[in-house]
Amino acid sequence: MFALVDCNSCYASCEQIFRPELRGKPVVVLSNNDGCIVARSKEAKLLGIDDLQPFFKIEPILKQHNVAIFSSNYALYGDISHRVMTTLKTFSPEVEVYSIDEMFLNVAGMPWNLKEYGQQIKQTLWQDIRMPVCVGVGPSKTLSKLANRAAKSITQCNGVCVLDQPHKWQWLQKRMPVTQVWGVGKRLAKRLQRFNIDTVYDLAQANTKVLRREVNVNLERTINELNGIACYPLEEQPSAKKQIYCTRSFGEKLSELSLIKQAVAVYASRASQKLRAQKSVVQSIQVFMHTSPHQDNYVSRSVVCQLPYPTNDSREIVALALQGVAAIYQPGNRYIKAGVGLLDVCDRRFNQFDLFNTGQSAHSEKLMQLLDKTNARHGRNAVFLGAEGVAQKWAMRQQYKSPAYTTRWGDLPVITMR
DNA sequence: TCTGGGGTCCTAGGACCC
DNA sequence: TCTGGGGTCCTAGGACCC
Repeated sequence: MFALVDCNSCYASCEQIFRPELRGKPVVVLSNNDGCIVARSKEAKLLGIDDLQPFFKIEPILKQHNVAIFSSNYALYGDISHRVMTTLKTFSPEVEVYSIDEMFLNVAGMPWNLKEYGQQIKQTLWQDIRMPVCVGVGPSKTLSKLANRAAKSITQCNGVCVLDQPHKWQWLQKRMPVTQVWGVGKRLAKRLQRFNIDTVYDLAQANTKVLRREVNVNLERTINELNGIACYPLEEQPSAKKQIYCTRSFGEKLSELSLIKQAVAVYASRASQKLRAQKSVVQSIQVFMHTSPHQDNYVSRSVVCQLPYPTNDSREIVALALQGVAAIYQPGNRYIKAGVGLLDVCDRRFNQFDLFNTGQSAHSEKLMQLLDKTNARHGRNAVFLGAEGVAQKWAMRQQYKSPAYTTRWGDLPVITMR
């Protein structure tokens, strides 16, 4: 049996931890660059504010209803997430951190009543961290995801839903549209309509062989999972990424090559850092940039560049990314976004040398280790490449950012005793 | 003044080569 | 009735997730 624990309106709840006066009030959190709504408290949802709406379009409505607005504060959310995950690990020896606000727990063979166990998890996280969560339990990951949705939307569940019998999950499946299934998006749902599949139940009862042939093997697995047959195992160790991207919108539109280069240097550097964190090397990278797709004369270009040998050295990756930028840059355009992708990522241990290239030097390996160690100890940007620039005029907008309450000495909350 | 996220993986289609 | 290949690389864009 799997339990999926999912934080309710995660980012909004994080903000409410240090602003308790905002509990029970409408709160929204914006994406990077204050672009879209990415988290809404229950009260904000009730005002009819949709997920991923552009902020500037609904700003007047938010102000009118006195909604508390926050820019994304990932230092805070990352730290709170870490606390939640640490607490959850005490509830099961086998867990998978699925996203910043979700964790799968293996609860097979637990001697306790699973409904009560779920309530205990929920209460502990509220008492220790003030994070509200919902718990879904089922014999497969897909069913535990479905159970979690029920726990969130059906009041009688009181935040915990256990699907341990076929009649229970079938009852739910008949009442849910197929888009509620993990891995089925808008597009696939439309394709499934051709097979007369509208509800989750229709999909669960569909012919696996036909859909495997018509769609793919993952859909066959999903169907089995919906019938209580686990096909996706718990992944305690996250598998290494095959591609690593770092992309950002700029705070303002950029035309000047030197500024775009600075931004791309930062993205390439950050991607390299992620690459080293998973102990991999890369031999080809992609650089892209584009203007606003919401305006006329949309321009988007990308290029793939090869490194001479597999490496994880920020200096080489950044230098190549900058060549890429120069190759696709066209003067006169006002770019809104750029990004760097590391494409053929592979394990450092399988790094192959050839006759003419000795590969990354031991000196370079050592320097990168030192760089990562220093930044881990003294903050992410304690040491960085000169190409990344200091002024960062293109940095994203974050007009409504809360303090880094838990990760910066100067931002520690102060409690006043009366 | 002007505003529209980010990450990963996959696929379609075209260019080019043999 | 009508029939002309297959592989690789590159780029753009889509699908799905959070």
